[in-house]
Amino acid sequence: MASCKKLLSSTHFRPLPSSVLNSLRYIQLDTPFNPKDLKGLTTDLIKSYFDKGSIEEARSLFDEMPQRDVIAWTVMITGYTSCNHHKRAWNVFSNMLRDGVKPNAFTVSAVLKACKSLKALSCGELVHGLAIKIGTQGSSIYVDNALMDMYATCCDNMDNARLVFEDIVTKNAVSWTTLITGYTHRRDSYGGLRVFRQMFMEGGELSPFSFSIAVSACASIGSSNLGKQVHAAVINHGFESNLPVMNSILDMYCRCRCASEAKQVFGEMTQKDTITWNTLIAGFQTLDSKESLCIFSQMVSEGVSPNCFTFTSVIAACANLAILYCGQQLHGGITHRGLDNNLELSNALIDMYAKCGNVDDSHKIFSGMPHTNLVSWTSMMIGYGAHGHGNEVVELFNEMVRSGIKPDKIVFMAVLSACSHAGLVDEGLKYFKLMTNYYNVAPDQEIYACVVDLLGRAGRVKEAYELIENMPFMPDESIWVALLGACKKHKQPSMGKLAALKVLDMKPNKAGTYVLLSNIYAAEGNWADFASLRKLMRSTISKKEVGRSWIELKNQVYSFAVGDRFVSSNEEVCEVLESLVKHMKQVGYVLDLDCFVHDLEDET
DNA sequence: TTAGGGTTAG
Repeated sequence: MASCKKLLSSTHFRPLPSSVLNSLRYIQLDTPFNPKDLKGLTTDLIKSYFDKGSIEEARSLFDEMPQRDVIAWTVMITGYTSCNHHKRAWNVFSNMLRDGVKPNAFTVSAVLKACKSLKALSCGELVHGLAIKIGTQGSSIYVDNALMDMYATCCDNMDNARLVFEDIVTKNAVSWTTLITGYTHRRDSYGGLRVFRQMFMEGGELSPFSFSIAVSACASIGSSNLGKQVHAAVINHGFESNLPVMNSILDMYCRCRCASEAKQVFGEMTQKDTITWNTLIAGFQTLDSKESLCIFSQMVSEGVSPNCFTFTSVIAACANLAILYCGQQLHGGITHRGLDNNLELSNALIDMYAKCGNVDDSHKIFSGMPHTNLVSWTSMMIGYGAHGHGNEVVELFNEMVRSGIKPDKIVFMAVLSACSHAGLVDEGLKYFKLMTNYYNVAPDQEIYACVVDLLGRAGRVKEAYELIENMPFMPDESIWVALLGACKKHKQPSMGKLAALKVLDMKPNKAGTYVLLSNIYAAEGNWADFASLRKLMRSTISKKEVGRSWIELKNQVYSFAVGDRFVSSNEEVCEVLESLVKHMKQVGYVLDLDCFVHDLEDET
């Protein structure tokens, strides 16, 4: 007769989870023990081991069970899926069937979760058949919802998930949420929102989960109008006090570029957590980087501890603003908190140092990373490319492929752009061919624009034009802009005229194109077209935004534009500039008058 | 013994 004492003396139970020890304290250890109770207790222990992540202990305990009932098998399946060992969960299920144990609704829903995670549609279909045979489908809402989730994840479309959903007699909140999520996860936000509306019309059970997903769907579409309607429904149904729902509303306003609404929601939120702050900081990083740094500072001063998400956003803000000193200070904070090893954060640091001009520091981060992913390599390549190190980019690409990472479109854009700027035309063309022929990455407008730029920048304007003519789709404005740039650089007025007219046809508001085209007319003495174009330009477009450059000096950012006159506070800068110009003239710099761009005001 | 949601990088 087994007793709890004997059970406790077994080597498998050291160390026992504290939760188990607590529960054992209430058991009479010296009383004879019923094997049935022992089975239940062992199953509880297996579950506790899985909760703790002690998979092997759970497994050996299960292996030694003399009799395993359906609950024990199901706990193993659930345990493995909860620890992301889905293949093992499936194997347990197969062994269970082989042992002749009949699954119940708990087993079926647990194994369907494993099928979903493995994206194993055929396994899921097999389980579906079994569920029908043993009569669990239609009698357990857990099974129905799990089936729907499996089909939504594993199928190419939502038809099967929808069929299961329609057959559920009493749909609960999870049924609705699972269906809405099925659509939104496959980027069909409108589909998800249609189900959300149907849920209202049919009087379905509302839950904060469905509101969060609906709000997130509005954000993906970028529709603040729809988002505001869902926001109103959130208030009407009393979900305004739910923190995750309000966090998703905050995110929606940021992603829909409604900065003032985001600020207002944030200000009115009575409860805030780290995610609330992170959402606002990440949102403002793209809307207004400087403001996102101010919000970060407010977060810290209010005693909220920043995490990897927070730092990734503020480091990206520093990259956008090219403020090295601030980025370095934040990097110190990251090291101090021991967040150095976070992959996404390291990727953001690579990008920040490169954009702030310190590509060597980017490489230090990159080479010190214990694990890298596609983004790490791409960030490093873009950094090197922007600094004119084309050969390093090509080397990195080859090294990345050797390490087993599959390149995507953005990597090829990085390689092509780097080759273009470094004059490695044939090398770039080789990668363009490899991209389609070997890596099965389909070239799109952006890739073609890179290749046109690659050829055009090197003076192979005719080849660039031939490439455009043979493109498998209609070239968009970016392609013609790339050709126009090449024509300007290599003085090809007739082709430049053609490219400029194409650009104006597609984007009539681009001031720079008018200026370039009118300069071409002026260069060939075609004053009639020059005058009419300038007239058209004045009536159709707004003033061209002036390009600016800036440097960071002693924790202060100095910004410059053509024609700036410096006031006395910038005397030092002025002196440096004058000496630079002097030096440039000494080494033979001559102003390129052909490229001189007439400002609108210059003509008046 | 079961299920569904919100924040990060190129």
